[in-house]
Amino acid sequence: MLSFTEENYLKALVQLTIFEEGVTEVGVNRLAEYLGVKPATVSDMVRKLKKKALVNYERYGKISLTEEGRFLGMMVIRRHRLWETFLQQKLDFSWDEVHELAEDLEHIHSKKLINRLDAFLDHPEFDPHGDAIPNREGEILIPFRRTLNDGESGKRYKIIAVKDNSSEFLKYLDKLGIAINDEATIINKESFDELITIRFNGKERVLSPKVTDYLFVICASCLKAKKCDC
Amino acid sequence: MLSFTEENYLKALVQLTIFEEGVTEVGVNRLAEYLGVKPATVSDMVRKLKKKALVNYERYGKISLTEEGRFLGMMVIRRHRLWETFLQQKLDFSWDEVHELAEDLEHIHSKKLINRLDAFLDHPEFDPHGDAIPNREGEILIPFRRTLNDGESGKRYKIIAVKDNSSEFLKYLDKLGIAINDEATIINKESFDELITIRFNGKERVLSPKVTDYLFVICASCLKAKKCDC
DNA sequence: GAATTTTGTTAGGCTAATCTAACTTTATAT
DNA sequence: ATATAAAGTTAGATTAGCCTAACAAAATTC
Repeated sequence: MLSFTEENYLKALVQLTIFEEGVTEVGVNRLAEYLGVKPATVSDMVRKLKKKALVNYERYGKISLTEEGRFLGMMVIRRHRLWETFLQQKLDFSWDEVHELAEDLEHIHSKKLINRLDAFLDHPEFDPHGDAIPNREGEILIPFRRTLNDGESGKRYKIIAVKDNSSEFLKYLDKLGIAINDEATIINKESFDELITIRFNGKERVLSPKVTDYLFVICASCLKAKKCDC
Repeated sequence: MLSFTEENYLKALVQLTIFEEGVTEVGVNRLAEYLGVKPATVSDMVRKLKKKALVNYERYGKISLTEEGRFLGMMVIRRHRLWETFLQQKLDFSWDEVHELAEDLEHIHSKKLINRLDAFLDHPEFDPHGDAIPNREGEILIPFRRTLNDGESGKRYKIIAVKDNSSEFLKYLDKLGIAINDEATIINKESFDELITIRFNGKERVLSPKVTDYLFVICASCLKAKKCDC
């Protein structure tokens, strides 16, 4: 059984290597910075995780997850995101309160508990931040999100998350009438000034990169197909 | 903020001093045995808890809880019992699976979380074992349970818990048609052979002390009044 | 009331996860 | 291609919670 701390290292490695596109390994310093500990501490812990066959690592080299390490890290994230969903949907916590509580709840290791919770919530696909919830095999079948900025003209996207949690940003979205789970079609992308025009709920809005770069989306057709072609 | 371990010491002290009738203090050896650690360990930890003003203690003396210690211990028990109730009522866990999971869940320290959970469960008074759930002030207003054996003839009692979790015992109760939350009236107590006759749900049953001594009850009238006169 | 048993304490060690400080290896840049 | 900077390692210390072994105090018993 893994300790609380070991699980946090695996979770961090998933975030830094798997959820970060194009990156499959990470250095000691980066991991230390991410976890808020000193490189010396990471150096020790990585040796320990290697002995448990959870990471690939050689002295002075880069760190990456093994199959087993990836699976266990994904399970921590699955638990985290399911608890966040529970807190929001059933206990009426707001969007920005759930993360901290889930940091503790994610370390409760009962497969049965988490699968029951999943069923109780009706097998949700996204947590309150719009992040996809890994399934019980530790996989995310849904295409990874991108920013609205990276979308293609003419395509329809579902807004599933925001990159910036500040109430300032959230209030501005409110003012624009944009909410998580809305679907919007990009009707124009102007490369010179980077303004993007979208249509959603019958409204049309011109958005600056200050907004589009902070909205995570998934293309609606891929979401339906559970497979990404774009 | 208290550690996981410190909380377990306070919880154990509540069980051993407050929930054990007539006892207000406990020795180092007893506490060590209860917690499954060595007396030397308890000796150290008690000194630490004293410095935090959570227990009363003098070298070679007995241990008791201060007001603050009692309150915090009660909060751990409140969280434990609310999570047990959640697991049984919402996630369909059985009666005997919930304890172990709640051992972990009880250490999540959010007042807001636990009060929301309480509301979500509609402010339950008993956990799945029939134990009363302390309120947010750390008090149990409901009279303490007794065994059916100690009941009085003619009085009506609610069966709220069993002392013996073995599936053998539970199956026998099933066979008798007795379930937790049933109410039963004692219609005869025979002191010679210790057999007790009860009436419940229109049925009558003669029970041996092997059963009555392992059924916890609360007198129905006191339960309504939330105050015990008997 | 002295001997024995029970109860509790102290000293010294262990492990996990952290740190600092000094050092080594690898990468970068002129 | 060597000097410097960046990245990573190692040694030694700390803290919490536990242990064992030896000892001390209190309670019990004859």
